[in-house]
Amino acid sequence: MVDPLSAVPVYVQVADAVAARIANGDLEPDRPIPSEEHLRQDFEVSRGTVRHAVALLRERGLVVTVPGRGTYVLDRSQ
Amino acid sequence: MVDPLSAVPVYVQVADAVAARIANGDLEPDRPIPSEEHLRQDFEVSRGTVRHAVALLRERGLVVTVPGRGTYVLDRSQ
DNA sequence: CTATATTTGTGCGTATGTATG
DNA sequence: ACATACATACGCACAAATATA
Repeated sequence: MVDPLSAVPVYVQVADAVAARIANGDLEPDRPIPSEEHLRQDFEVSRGTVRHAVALLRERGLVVTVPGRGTYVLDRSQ
Repeated sequence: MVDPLSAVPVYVQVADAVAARIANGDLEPDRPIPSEEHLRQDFEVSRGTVRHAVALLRERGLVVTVPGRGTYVLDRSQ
């Protein structure tokens, strides 16, 4: 869930939520995270906000994005 | 480059810089100027400031903006 | 080879909130 | 009160890359 009234920007909330799913193993290494459209519906935010969140995850080194395919959880075990 | 400390507003400085590129032929008639995002990165300003600058160029009759496509240098030779 | 579906990339339009001078 | 400037967040449309039928 996301709180639009929070001082924490929505895109940060979304990024943190996805990061948590990576941390707890719900989203596994080398597997794609949900598509932008899927995340958009899940969190009920705009696609722009989702893309902002995913960009944050890339900056944090948690995922890599492949155009036309999707965004994948980075395997940091190797 | 842009000087945030100048008495000349940043959005005017950006508009003048783009106008100069049109005047010297760097940006050609019927061709798009760099996107808002590109200009934003070039000048290291916010998108709002870029849009303010482009609005100024429209008022000056130097460019036309096509929603969803881009902003084009007006051909004043015809 | 073509066509379609999916997904990300790009581009502009708009609105609101915050901060500063 | 006003202008400037930034950040956030919504929307729409189309392009490009990829995968598959």
